[in-house]
Amino acid sequence: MSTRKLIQAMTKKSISHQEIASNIVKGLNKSGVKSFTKTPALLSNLDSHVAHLVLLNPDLPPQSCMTFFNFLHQNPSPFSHKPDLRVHVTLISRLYEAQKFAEVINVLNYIANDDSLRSPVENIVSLIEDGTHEPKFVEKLCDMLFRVYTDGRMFEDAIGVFDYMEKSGLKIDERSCVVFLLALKRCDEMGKCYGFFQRMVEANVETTVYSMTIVIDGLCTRGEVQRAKNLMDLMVDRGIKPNVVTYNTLINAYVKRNDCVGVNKLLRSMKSDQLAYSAVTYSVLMEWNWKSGKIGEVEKLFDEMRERGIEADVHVYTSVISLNCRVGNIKRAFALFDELTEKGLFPTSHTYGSLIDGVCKVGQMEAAKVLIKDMQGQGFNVNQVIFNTLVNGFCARGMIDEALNVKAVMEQKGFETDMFAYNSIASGLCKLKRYGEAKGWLFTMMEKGLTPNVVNFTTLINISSKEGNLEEANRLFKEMQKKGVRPNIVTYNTLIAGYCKSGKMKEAYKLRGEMKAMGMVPDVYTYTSLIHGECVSGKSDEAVKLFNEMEQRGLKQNQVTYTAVILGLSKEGKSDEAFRLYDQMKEAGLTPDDRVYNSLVCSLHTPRS
DNA sequence: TTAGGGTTAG
Repeated sequence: MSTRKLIQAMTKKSISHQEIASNIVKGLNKSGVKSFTKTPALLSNLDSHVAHLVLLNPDLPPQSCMTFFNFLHQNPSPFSHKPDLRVHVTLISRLYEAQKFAEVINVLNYIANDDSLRSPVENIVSLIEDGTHEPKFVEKLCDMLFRVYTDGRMFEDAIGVFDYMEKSGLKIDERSCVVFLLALKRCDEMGKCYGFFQRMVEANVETTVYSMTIVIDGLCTRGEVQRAKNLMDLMVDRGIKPNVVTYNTLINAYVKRNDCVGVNKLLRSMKSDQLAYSAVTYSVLMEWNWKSGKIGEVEKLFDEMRERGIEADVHVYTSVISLNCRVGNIKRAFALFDELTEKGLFPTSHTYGSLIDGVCKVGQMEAAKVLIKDMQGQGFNVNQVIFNTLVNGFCARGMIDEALNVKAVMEQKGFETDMFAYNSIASGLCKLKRYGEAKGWLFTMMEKGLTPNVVNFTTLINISSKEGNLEEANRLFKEMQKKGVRPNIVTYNTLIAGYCKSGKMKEAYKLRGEMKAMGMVPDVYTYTSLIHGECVSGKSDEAVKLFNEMEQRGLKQNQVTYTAVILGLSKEGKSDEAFRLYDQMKEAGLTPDDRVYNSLVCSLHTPRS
């Protein structure tokens, strides 16, 4: 048919949809979408039904189907209707047959993101032409749609697909469920994440340890460690065994909570499951030993790991570097840094971050600058964490102006000042007894729309109690809980310290009871504050009782603890006991300061009270 | 091909 005749035929609308479609196909096969510019009349009868027939025509290759579809999307003006759902489904069928799965996903994205197209999966499936596909087509299509909704964070729609698949007896791929669980976890939707995992199990999805570990990790991150452990036990009964990753996740959670019993139980269980430690297990255990004050054990574990043939990766090196920095062993930290580069490993921004923090903590701000130069030379930009580390480094040494300079540079680089920086500035000012300014910075933070977290509240409580305003401290403590911010052990210790300093022991003990009821175990700080409080109140015998209680609980007294109790005993003329503890203090490798010596001397001519 | 460990504030 000549073009002229064709135009005549089409304008007369005397030919069928099928004929129009096949003419379009011919045009497309001859000169692609250019055929529409060459012969605009081809467009005049093109509606969704014709488009559907075009796409269904086997003479049009799948790639041309896609080109045609894209043309329809990009040039909506010539049509009265935009491509409807059936056009999309038809195209998907053609693309699927040709195994062009990435293109299928693209088309599904069009459907998912267009309010006029998005429909229950039943409707989509009902539009598939019967008998033209392999049996797995619907299953695979649902799976892809499930993933598209997941990637677009359209969780309810994704669940809709899951429901349909379960109802229709379609096999659900665990890997897609894993992606869904991860997406929920990343969006902090742990309630839904846990619920979905339960549904997976009920729907008999072939659940593996992967899915279980994702949920366990999510629960741990949200602080629901017991629930995480219960889930693990429950799944063991159902035949899903935890692996080393599951154990690492849970052990890490117990380490973070200082739960000695929990850690040891899991280590025993890991042993009876005959699971060998991985590099991650060693990292977690090193942190655990450091927290328990066993610094020597850290390097022992590091050696043991390598003796067992487990290569130390950059994460392990960063851990050991960080732990050494935290005890002020900068020399060792730098030696490890050299070792890792000699091994051909590349330091990360975290490695630099821990070293920079280490040198800041010992006041070597110049060394920090050198490290930053080096880091930049390695192609790392100074990130927010590093900026915050510097701000904190200066604040901790009372160099507020220098800290504010860093803050200005940070903002110039496009970083917003965050809660870390605000808190560092506030606590730096608090140490300088500039309480009003300290509070002012935290108020500014809130005015900027940042929601104060547990650390910010704790800092505010600390400032108030340093000012001697315990009512305000207590008010803040109540306010934070009202706002859903859960106090942690540091918050309790801060408030307890405040009460103890002003001799309000009844309130202090009440808080200790409260924190215990919340499942927190009083630590060295809690006891030291209480000991100090009893001494201030002239009850050194009570202080000694607490001191002994620490030993029973496996808590190691530090320099501050000894100083408090020795000063308290001396003040009451109990010089024998004071001297005994002084000896004990030196045996523990701690250095008594001038206040201790002076008080001991005074104790000799103070009558026993 | 999907899960775990490493840097900052009280």
